[in-house]
Amino acid sequence: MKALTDRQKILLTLIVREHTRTAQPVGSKTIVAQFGLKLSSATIRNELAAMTELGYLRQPHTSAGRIPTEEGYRYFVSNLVQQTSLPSSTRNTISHQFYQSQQGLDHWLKLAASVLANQSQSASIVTAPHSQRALFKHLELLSVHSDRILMVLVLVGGEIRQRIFSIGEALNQETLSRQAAMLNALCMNKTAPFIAGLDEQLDEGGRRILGMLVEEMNESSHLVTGQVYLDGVQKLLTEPEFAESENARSAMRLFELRPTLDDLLSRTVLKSAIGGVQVLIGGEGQWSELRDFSIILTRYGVPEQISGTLGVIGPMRMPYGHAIGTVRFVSELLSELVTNHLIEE
Amino acid sequence: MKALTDRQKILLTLIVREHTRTAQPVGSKTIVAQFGLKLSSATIRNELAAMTELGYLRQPHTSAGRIPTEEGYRYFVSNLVQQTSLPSSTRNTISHQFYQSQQGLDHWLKLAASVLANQSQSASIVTAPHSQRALFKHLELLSVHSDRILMVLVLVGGEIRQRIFSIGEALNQETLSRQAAMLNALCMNKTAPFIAGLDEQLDEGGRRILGMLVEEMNESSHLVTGQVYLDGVQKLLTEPEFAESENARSAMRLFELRPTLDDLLSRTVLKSAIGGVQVLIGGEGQWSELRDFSIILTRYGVPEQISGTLGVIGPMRMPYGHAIGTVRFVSELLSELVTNHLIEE
DNA sequence: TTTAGCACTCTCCTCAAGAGAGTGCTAATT
DNA sequence: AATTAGCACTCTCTTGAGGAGAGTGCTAAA
Repeated sequence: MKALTDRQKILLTLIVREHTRTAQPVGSKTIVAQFGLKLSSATIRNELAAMTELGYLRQPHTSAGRIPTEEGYRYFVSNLVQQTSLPSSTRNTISHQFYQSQQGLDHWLKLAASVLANQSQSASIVTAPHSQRALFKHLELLSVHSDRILMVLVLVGGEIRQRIFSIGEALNQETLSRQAAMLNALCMNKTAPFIAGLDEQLDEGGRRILGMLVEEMNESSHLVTGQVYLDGVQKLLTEPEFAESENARSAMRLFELRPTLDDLLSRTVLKSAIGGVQVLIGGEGQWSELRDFSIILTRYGVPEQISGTLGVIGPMRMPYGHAIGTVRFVSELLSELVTNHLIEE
Repeated sequence: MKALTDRQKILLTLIVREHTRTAQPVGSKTIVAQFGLKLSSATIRNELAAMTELGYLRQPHTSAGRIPTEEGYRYFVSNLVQQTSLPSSTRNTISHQFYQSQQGLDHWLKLAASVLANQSQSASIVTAPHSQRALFKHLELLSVHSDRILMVLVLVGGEIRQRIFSIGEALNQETLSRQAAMLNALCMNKTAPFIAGLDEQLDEGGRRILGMLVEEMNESSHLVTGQVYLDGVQKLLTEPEFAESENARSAMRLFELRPTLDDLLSRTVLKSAIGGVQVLIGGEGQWSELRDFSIILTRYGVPEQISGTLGVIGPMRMPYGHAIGTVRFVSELLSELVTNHLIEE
């Protein structure tokens, strides 16, 4: 990342600010006029040419103003952005909404997605938190239909998983209940590997059930199995850069956002720690569907125990300072709620 | 609904067919040329003028051909459409996909939505089946955090509902298990009203829990509580009528489809019986968001016991015969699966 | 190092002209 | 009485030319 002079830094900041506001390329005259610099437009032009050379700016066509490149945004976010936090009145209002709602996790996550989307005026994503190491809490086995068994598994932390399976032979409810009672006694607060080790103590039928149980527990410790709440995707359509291009294409891309995000979440986010905010600009070369978007992500939850992901998705020219502040605030709020209400003591 | 002469019926059929194919207004010459009628275009023009007068056709502008009105489509669907069924090879392929997949209900429903979307080349909707009268099967109560209780309720048929609540006082796990055991013994195969009547036999804490239980059971007997699978919505964007109009608006409307459909399902579908196919054209005056769409819906499941809804959503000029056949076929398939695999004997 | 000046490039808007498609009406034909 | 040929008319859509506007790069002067 090539160094910029102080004056160039100021110019980059101004261009980002202006372009974020207007969605238009920014010309040398505009810069002088808007910000009252003590320089002529010709000087600015020279600087702009240099910064274009460095790869931080580009021109949509030869006689247009400049817009930041991905590289330009990246420099801006790393070195120049000023994080703004929400006004405390807004923060209070939002907190209230969460604490008033007694409707449980599902509702909180929806609310979080909605708050993020509204505050940032763009799309938002929130994934349900899940245990990082799945700990067994309770198992229920129910006979559903001849040889089909419904397994309901509750993990420490309150996560519930269900599965219907068959072990080939019909078992009556009594047998199943006995099996469940035994497993409940053996597995309390245990992890999947430990439970897998109980194998030897069981008979044939018990092993089959144990296999399913272990499979289910492992699955839940992988990623994005739970609900994913997406909100405000249609807000992206109001952005001029997407309204411009050919109709179908741009909107189609929004519908393809979902699978791309799932992929992105499962690959990127696990690495980061709770609290750290990641900014992904223009798909970072990896996700071509996100070429025109920027994504701000963070994890929330309780370190080492339970965590989920949340963030906002907007056009590259999003107001980064504000978006980062919002994401951080909502994630702290959710972390607090999750800590207070879902964790075992 | 005004009567049409036989010749007018033929003309309406031809216009619908041609307009479905080309998405363009159909003119008098086109009709003669395409279908080799033994009439001149002038005669056709006279007929078209008459049918326009009757309200079955309209002109986008004075010198354009005709397209069917909502009324026209309605007449066509009620009197003229020929239901086509899928070729048996296709039917077999699809059946196979379902029967091969041992992955359970969730997967079937996704598959159904995907099949509907692909076959009809438009959007599809499938709702999870739910019990029409909720029957208690099993209850589990778990202490999650000081005074918070996790309730897991299993209904006859395998439906699972969960809820976290507090009854104000802290209860230990032992107490909860005793309560659950008692309720399990009392409530097996019973309905919500019966269970509500047990009230008097319980102490204070038991009543609170019973209240929650009854609430949850009633909730599940209302509509659209479960998952709703939407597929192929982006396919609608490729339709010329939506690609044409201003960019943002038309795509935005697709994002607003979801809540509208929820509303529509909860209001319309309950009335109909399993097997009957409903065709809603142009929102039927009630749902302005659906003004340009037609929806073909049916219920599937087991009469009186468990049922869900499925259908396709396409532009008004969708191939009705084919769409109705597809919807009917998939619904029969799902009904069969649900019957075989989820119902208690 | 900065600035004024200028030729040049590219986009976007507007407007007019013309092609094309289809209509409705009238008068003639079957 | 029903059908048809003929024709003037209307409306949309495409194309291309012209001009305004915005912004640039370069040169030469301050």
